[in-house]
Amino acid sequence: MMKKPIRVFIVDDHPMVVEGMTSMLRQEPSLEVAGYAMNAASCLGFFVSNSVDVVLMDINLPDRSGTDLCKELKDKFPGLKILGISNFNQGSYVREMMNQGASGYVLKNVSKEELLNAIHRVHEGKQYLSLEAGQAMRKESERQKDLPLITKREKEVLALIAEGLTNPAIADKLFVSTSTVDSHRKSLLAKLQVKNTAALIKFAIQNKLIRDGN
Amino acid sequence: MMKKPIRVFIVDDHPMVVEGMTSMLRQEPSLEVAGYAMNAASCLGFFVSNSVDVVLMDINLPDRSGTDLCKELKDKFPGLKILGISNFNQGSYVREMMNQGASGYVLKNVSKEELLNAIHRVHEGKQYLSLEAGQAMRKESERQKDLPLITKREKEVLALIAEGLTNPAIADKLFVSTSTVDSHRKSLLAKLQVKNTAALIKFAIQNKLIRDGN
DNA sequence: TTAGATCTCCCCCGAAAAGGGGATTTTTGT
DNA sequence: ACAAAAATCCCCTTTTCGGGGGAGATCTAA
Repeated sequence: MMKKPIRVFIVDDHPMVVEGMTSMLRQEPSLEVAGYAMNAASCLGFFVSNSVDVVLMDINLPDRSGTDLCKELKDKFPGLKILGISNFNQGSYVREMMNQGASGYVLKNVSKEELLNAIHRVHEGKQYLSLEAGQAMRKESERQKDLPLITKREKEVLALIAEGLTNPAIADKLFVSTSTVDSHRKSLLAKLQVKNTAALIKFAIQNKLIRDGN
Repeated sequence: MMKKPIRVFIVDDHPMVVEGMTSMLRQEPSLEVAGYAMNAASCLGFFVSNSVDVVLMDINLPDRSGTDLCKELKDKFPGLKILGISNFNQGSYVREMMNQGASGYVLKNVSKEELLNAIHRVHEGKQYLSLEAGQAMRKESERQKDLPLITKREKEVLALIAEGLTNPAIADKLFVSTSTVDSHRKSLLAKLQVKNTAALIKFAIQNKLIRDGN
């Protein structure tokens, strides 16, 4: 007796990816592509009257974030398995996606074999992280351990320093005295082991301690 | 009488992209996919005994840069048309590719229609730049115009400031007086329109005026 | 509840940076 | 050869930073 194929749904705004995935999966008898959506809205629309086993979902949708959509789908259909797919191999994305209920994560440069493997794994209720994604996650959590030193307040002060504000100006914004700001500033220099503002800002941007606006 | 189809060759190391492109183009009778390669070496191998009309080429190949390969192919087969394809929508990539003989550039998020259009255009000897690619190129050339103000010496000083060195320390490294360094520093603040070191460094990193080591 | 961390504030002092001005010598491009 | 730009140097003053120390208030997690 023939096993029922795994029903797969694709959510990605790149035509190339949709085509590529569909084409890769079409050849495989163990699963079938039930459809695809190029944005969150039409994805939700599909699920009003359909259901599938596994969703392949890009993190970067045009209308809302993939992690949002991920959470919503998991809330509505707890049995649904979601496999995150993205170009970016950044630990933070991976982690966020997994926290929102995704069962796995692969990069867009997956081979057909890896993709099929990942889908099957996820469908079986297991977890699948592509090698690179796992590495990125581990690397990031290491980094977090290396510099958990900065406090909330210090981060605020840091951001304002980067804006070019002086201690008195910062004190004004935060409704504290100049002395306090100066204390935070000194802690920052000490904790991050730099000896002046220039090195501080460079370090902060490199380690993404401040949003750099790019 | 049937027109001869345009022969297309794909060079990209992402299975998904190869699949996606092939799948998109297969449906189109006016052209045919002659083959594909996932690295520069096998691409060159193909061209030993085959020839095509248009090559769709990724900028980021595993074994060598796409621009390199582009140049080599154009040298050997001047009639060949090359269409660059990349995730990155950065003016510098686009420009470099075009300088090496590419006839066009599209992003990986192209629609099927745009891709077909681009291939036909390029095959006709015309040039094709996707909207985003063109914009990126223009934006970059504007940026170049906006800040060619900084001189060599100023850039050196800027880099040393970012290292955390003080004026006296910089003066020492550059074998000039502290006054000179101070002058350069002041010019930097004036030219970049910032009022202190913090903002200076932030601006410099954001605008890639200094190598930020990431 | 109690220790530890955080946030707050203050002192002193010297060093560095920022803002203003001006001036000379090289380099550079035309 | 000449003007423009760059690089060098100096003066002045005020403000901001950075290094050192100490200390009470509040929050937080064991």
